[in-house]
Amino acid sequence: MTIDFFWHERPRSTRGPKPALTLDAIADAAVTVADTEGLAAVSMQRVAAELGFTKMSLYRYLPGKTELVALMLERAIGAPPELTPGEWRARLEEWSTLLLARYLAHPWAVEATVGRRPLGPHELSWMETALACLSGLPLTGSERLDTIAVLAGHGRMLAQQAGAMPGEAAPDGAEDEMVRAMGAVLRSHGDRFPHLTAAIGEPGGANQAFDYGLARILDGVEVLLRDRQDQDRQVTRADAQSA
Amino acid sequence: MTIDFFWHERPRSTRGPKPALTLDAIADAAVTVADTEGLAAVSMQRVAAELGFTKMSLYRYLPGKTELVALMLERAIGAPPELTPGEWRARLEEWSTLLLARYLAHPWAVEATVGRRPLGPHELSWMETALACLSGLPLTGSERLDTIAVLAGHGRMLAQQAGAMPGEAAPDGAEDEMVRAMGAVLRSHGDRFPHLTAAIGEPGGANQAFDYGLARILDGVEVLLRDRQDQDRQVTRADAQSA
DNA sequence: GGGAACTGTCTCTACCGTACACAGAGGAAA
DNA sequence: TTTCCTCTGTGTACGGTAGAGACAGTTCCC
Repeated sequence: MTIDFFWHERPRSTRGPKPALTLDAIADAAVTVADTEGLAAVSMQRVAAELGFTKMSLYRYLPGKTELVALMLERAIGAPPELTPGEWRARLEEWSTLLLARYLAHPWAVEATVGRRPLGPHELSWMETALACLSGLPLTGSERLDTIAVLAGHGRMLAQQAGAMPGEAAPDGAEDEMVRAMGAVLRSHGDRFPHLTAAIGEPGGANQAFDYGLARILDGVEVLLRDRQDQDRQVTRADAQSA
Repeated sequence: MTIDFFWHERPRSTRGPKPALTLDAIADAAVTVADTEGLAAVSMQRVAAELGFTKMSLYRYLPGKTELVALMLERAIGAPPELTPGEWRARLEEWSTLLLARYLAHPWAVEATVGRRPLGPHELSWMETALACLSGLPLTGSERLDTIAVLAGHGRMLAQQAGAMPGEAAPDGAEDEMVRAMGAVLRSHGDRFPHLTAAIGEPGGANQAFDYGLARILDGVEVLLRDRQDQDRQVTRADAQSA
C-alpha cells in the first residue's frame, strides 16, 4: 500500500548482502531527472541508469512507480518552514509565497499532485503550519481547511502557468513558440474574443498574478472575519441589553 | 502542430475513398471511455476498438494523442453558456459554478489540463465570457485576466479533490479506503498535527468548499473595486477643489 | 480507362511498468 | 569453520503504450 510506505517503519534484517542503494539516493536521482528533463522522463529505467543499476533493482526498495513519485514529491516539497511571528495575514502570505517557491523550484510537482492520492508527512506538515496561522480566529474547521485549500490551489495554479509565461525561463524555446502561436490565433480570430484581446493587449503589470490573487483571497478572508467580529459584538451587546 | 488543429480549416479533397470516421465520432468515443474508465484508459487502441477500427486508422484523422486529448477537452468543456443578466458578481458566480459543473461531469478534464498546452476555441470562449462580466469595472487588463484565472483555478482545484471527497460518488470503494487509511494515519500520528486533527474532527459544514472559496475570492475583488471607487471619488473631489 | 489520391490495415521499433526465477553475497547457527 | 538461509541485484519475459512506414484497395478526376 502506498500510504504505509511513509509511515510504517521498515525493519532491516541483518542477514544477506547489504543494500547498495537508499531510498533517499533513489529519490534524489529521480528528482534530478524530473528537474532537468521533466516528470515524463522519470522512468524506472532512467532513474536506475542514473544510479548505475538496472531498473529491476529499484523494486527491492520501492513497491512501484507510484511510491517513487510520492517519494519524489515529499522530497521536493520538503518540510514546511518556520514562519516569522506576526499577524495571521502576513503569516499566510509568507506561507503561500514559500509554497509557491517550492513548486516553482520543481515545476513537475504540480503534475505529480493531480488525482486521488495519499498525502505524505511533509504535505501534512505544510497544512498544519498554515492551519496554525488561523488558530484563534472565528472560523470553523471546514472554513480553515477550505481557506488553506484555496491558497494552496492558487499557488499550484500559478506554478502551473508559470512555465507558459513569457518570462526568463524559456526551456528550448518551445514555450515561446506556443505563446507566439496563441498570439497569432488571437490576431486572426480576435473579433470572436474582443474582451480577451483587449485585456491581453493592454500594456504593463504582468507577472503580478500570484500577488494579485493572494491579495484578493486574503482580503476575502478578512471580510469574513470582520463580519464575524461585528456579529459577535452585536450578540454581546444584545446580551448586555437583555441582562 | 497541435494548435493549428483547432483553427485551421482542413480542406477535404474529393479524391479517394470517403473517410469512415469523423473527428467528432472519435472524440465522442474517447470522451465516453474517459468518463467511464478514466483518462488513463484512453489509448489509441482502446478508442479505435470502441469504434471498431484499428488504432492506426485514427492517425489518418489525428496527428497524435496530444491532439486527441485536446479534442476531448474541447468537447467535454463545451461552449460557454449565456449568463443571466445582472451584476458582475452574480454573473461571475454563475460562470464559476457552471464551469465547475463541466469539470465535475468529466473529472478527467482536470488531469488533461495540466502542463503547457495551447487553448482551444471553447476554452477561449469561456475566458471571453468571464471577461465580459468584468467589462466596465475599474480593473486593468492583467487584473481581469488574473481574476478569472483565480476563479477558474479554484473550480479546477475543487473538481480535483471532489473525487477524493467522502461524498456520494464512491467509485469501486477505493477512495473510501484511502480516506480511511488517511484517517488511520492521523489517528496514530495526530500529535504531530494538532490543528489539522482538530479542524478535521470538528463536525458539520462539509462540502461547502467551493462556495466558501468562491465567496472569499469575490469578496476580495469587491474590496478592490470599492477601494478604486473611493480613490476615484477622492481624485474627483480634489479636481473639483483645485478647479 | 488510366493515373492519382486517399483510405484502413499490417508490420515493426522503441519504449514503459512489473512479475518471476536465479546466481551470488554474507551474516547466523551448527 | 562449515552449513544454511536470507536478501541482494540481474536477466528474461509479458502485455501494454505511441508511433513510423509500407501496402493493397477504393474512388474520383482527367
